[in-house]
Amino acid sequence: MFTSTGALQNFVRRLSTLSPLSQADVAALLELRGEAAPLKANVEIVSPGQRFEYACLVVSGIVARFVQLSDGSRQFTAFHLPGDIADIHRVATPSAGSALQTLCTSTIVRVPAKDLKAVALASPTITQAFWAYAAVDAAVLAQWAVNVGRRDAKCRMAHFLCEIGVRSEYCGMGTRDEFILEASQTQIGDALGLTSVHVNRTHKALRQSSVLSIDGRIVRISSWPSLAAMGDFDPAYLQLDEVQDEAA
Amino acid sequence: MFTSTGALQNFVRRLSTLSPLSQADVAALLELRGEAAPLKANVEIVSPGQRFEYACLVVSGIVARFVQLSDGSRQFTAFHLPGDIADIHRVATPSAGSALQTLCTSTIVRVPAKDLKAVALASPTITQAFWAYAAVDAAVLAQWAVNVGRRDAKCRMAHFLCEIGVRSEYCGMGTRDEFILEASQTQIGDALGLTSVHVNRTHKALRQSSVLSIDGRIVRISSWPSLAAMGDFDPAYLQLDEVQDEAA
DNA sequence: CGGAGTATTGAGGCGCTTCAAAGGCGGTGG
DNA sequence: CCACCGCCTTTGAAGCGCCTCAATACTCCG
Repeated sequence: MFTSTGALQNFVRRLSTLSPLSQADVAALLELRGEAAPLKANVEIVSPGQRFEYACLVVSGIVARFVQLSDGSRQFTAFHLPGDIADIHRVATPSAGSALQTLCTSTIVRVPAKDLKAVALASPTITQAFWAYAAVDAAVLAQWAVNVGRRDAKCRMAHFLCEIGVRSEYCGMGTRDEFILEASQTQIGDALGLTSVHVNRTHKALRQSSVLSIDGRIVRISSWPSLAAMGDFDPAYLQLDEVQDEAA
Repeated sequence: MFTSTGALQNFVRRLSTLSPLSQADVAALLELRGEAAPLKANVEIVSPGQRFEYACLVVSGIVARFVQLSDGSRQFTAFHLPGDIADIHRVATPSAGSALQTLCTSTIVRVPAKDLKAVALASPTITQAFWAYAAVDAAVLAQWAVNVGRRDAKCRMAHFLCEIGVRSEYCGMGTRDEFILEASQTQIGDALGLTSVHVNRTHKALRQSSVLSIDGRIVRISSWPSLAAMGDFDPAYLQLDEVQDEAA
């Protein structure tokens, strides 16, 4: 979908909507380079405890953050779409409590940690923008916790699909009611705290209440209002609302 | 337990273990002042959507972050103990997606947002320390999500009690195996994604497997290793380990 | 002394899990 | 090119963990 520079531009545009950046800031950020890497599905990019040498800019596909439990089960704590940097928080605290993996065939750019630190160090406004970006990430995580803690499977799935829809639309990969979700039912289950079997049944139930149809990896939401109501979804926490036009 | 200056000192000490601070930084941070407020239990301190005018420094008691769902149920996403600033992330993004309330009789200090912003703006190292602090908060939240998503009630409770124990010990309010948890079973349930009834039964089960005893609000853990194993608890994510001496 | 919030316990039901099996689809190698 | 293999989806059956409803007792506080 994106070239690696396209993903970087998207990332910088996102930053600038969260926190004011000077032209020099933007220029410095767009200077960032890294090694592009095409990866297969289910490849571990960062392992827990690993040193912070590269940050992961998603160019295509999905990169997920997760925690693995000692019994082998895993819980995804974030899905990162193209234009996201999955582990920018490590600029502040290099410790990697959670790991990173691809969900599907993806390409990422490994941005050297020292370049990211240098660019943050050189400009307080960039540091603040990075922090704001990480803070939104944490807000999304909080919703994730609420979802898993307090909603039943149908509402959970509804909320999840709404979030992915809105975010897919934001990064230009479809619309909120028609997008591609490149994840298996097992992976979705690990995001929602459900088994793959129950994800399947939940999908079926949603199809039968005809709020959406799922054809392979393509999600078509026929009634966005119904789905949003079902999932108690309010996109405010994503902080995607275009601040007024740049022309303003 | 703390005076308000004591809580602030604790906060600053915590910051300095996460990110290097100059003596001037520390001095500037210790200059921060605010209005102390003693509050009853279950008082809402920050409502969702509220403007960011004051940050909340916990002096005594527990302040919890939560999200309220439209059906009235709530999910706590963080417990803040004395010495914590509960909403420092709002320095980066003022939007309040989640709300804040006391769990028990507590006293907080309302630190003016503009002072916090000013002190961050004046020193890049302070900004970085704030960010690091917020990042650890997010790491704790990730564990919270894992807990709720992938563990059964017993393991969930075990992990939760281990976390609170270690954090209570860190802020000087007991030891990790003997501390006070000033929260009702309903509140604990809202943290763990359980009903109060099931919290009660889980407590009973844990008492009967004699890994701990609960007497009112006092938790006594008789076998820390058992409880930690049961909850798959590794305190690394809290990042409380004293970093090596600054002399290094 | 009365009232509100909390802890405790029982009975019954539902949602999700576990176990199991079959079919579809894509990728790979002979 | 096709046969095969692994992963994914789908569906059924049975069981259990947690919830809901409900009742009682306790504690704290005014």
